[in-house]
Amino acid sequence: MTTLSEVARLAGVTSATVSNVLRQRGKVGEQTRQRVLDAVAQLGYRPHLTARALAEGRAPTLALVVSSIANPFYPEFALAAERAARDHGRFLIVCNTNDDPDIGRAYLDQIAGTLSDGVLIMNANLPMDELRKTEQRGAPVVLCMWEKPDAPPELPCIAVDFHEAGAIAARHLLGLGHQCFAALVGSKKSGIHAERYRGFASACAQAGHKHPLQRTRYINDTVEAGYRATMELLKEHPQVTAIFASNDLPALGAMNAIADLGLNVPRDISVTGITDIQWARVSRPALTTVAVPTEEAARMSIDLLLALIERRSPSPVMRVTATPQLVERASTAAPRKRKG
Amino acid sequence: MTTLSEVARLAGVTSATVSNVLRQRGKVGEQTRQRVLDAVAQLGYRPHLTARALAEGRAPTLALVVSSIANPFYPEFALAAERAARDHGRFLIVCNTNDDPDIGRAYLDQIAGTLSDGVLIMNANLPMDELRKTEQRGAPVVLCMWEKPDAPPELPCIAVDFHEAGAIAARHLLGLGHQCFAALVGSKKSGIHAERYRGFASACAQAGHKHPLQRTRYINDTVEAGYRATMELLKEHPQVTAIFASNDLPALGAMNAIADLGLNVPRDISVTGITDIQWARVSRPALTTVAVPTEEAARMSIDLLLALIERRSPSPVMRVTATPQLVERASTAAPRKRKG
DNA sequence: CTGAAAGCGCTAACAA
DNA sequence: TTGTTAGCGCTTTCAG
Repeated sequence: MTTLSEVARLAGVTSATVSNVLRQRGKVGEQTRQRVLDAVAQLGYRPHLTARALAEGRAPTLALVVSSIANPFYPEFALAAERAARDHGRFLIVCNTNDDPDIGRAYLDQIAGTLSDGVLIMNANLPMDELRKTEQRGAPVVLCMWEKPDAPPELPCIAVDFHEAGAIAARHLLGLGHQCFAALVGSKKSGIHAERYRGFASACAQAGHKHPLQRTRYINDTVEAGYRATMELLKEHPQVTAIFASNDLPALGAMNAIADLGLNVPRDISVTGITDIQWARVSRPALTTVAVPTEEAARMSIDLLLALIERRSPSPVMRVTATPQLVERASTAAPRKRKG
Repeated sequence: MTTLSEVARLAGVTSATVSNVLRQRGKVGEQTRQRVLDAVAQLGYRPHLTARALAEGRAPTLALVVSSIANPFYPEFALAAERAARDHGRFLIVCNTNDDPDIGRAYLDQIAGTLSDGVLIMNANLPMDELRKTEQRGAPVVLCMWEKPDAPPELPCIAVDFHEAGAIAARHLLGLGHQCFAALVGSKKSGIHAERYRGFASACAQAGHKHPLQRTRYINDTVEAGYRATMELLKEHPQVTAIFASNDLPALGAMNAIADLGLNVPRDISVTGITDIQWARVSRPALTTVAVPTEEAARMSIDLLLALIERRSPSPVMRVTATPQLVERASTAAPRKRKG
């Protein structure tokens, strides 16, 4: 590793001057500047980011805490976030908690403020006061996908109107003429997907339909869980003509279950998801879903986090992304008359 | 941020002692140890990882360079790698190059050796000499998925026998009675998937079949490219009964194309992939593929990288993972007689 | 416009 | 067993 002072020696100046040249501080004569630049090139000098961070009192990394980067939604988010971070000269450390609060806590304790300047939290199953604690210790925190614009948390966040997303799905199904729904809600009743279901239910109610409470299943956010729940649901309620899933993974599972039951999507049963992950486009039939502005949310999250770090923004802020949009593909159609 | 010396002051000792206590160096009296520990707890002290890194002359982070974390294969790898890194007290910075060598180079120049102690390279389209350069600058590099155990590169690597993977797919198809193949090879002729195709072709040759060269397409590693290539291929060569794809994504695209042509997988045409990504299990029909030991490769990559960093291993080493395994699902079956 | 010097928070000899 | 003292490589006042 060539160091600043080696460059300085070669250029016949002091390291402070080299530093000034490199940081474009101006206040350096053109000739010295050139000499320094030559020395830098000749030695192949690269600034030592760790040393710089210590001296500046700020780290060049940001942490992204997710439950599992292997969940198909996160990579798209992470890609955009990393891109945005890089555009601002920052690097991204990914932290998988596997939904274990202890792991999340350990990550925060270790790196927040000591290795990373700030933290992005993506549904990582961490208690709010834990987050507030790390914020108070000086490392800004932003919640990347807050689901309820109506009830902002006491932490900075990027909110997506998932209530509306649910409602959009419902209105789409209603518009097609469906009347008998089943709902698959990812994660437990009070959990992160509850708002999507509420949006769905209230749009149904508005259209004069009673809530399909007895045809609702609270399940894990996986293909398998969607599959199993659909199997049960359709056995108990064969009159169902449309399935609302609060996320794409269970929706995909539902489609597989329906196929295995010898039924056809969308002829016999329509299925909708929320998010629009990559698989949604690839599956057969392609999944009709409500797309969430993932990239925008990622960029906004990074922007907000940086603003917080640089104290350009007051701490409790919420920024809302564009509204989710229906992506109509092949898994939904008008219900067909069936023997009842 | 509470610092070491604040803790020291409260405990009535010097910061060196606190450091010793925290690093379990022994050589500290039991009472002082307790006093120090109390002070640490009382102040909520957390070591400043950046400062520690600078003092120790080693960084706690490792860099994972991939072309895009959004490619469905990488997240599974990244998850396992991050897990392994964490088990060794290391953090993982993900770097997406978007297959742009300039971005990759920029990453290496910036963080290798200055922020990260070592680098994991995952098909990132970086020239070998670039990598050798960063290695020579003192930051070990490991290639995470070298495709040819026969021809080790001059850099440390974890090799997977993709030649055999291709052969396994071929033998499976051959065993089913197929004779007329088409092949979809991800990336250009000389590219990363060439070895898989060679394995496939040589297994065919061994079974007395001539290479299906005129029925081979070199395409991008995407669902869409697989779809388009299959459409063309089947129009030109309707007699094909099986498609070998060098990766799962094109295989999935092939299945969709076949369906859109009004044909059935596997009744009319069988399809095989390589890797066994998550989608392979979810697609309908579920994809028969040759599973690659992703987690093992990730763990081995981390282990090797750490060994290199700690100079426990000579630099040009290659370690080979377990052999890929056939995962027989629903996309392959015996060919059926068709009018010729 | 350039240099000298202090210090970021921690570790690691070496002394005491 | 504990303290003293140098740094790690860089940035940043503050003088010159």
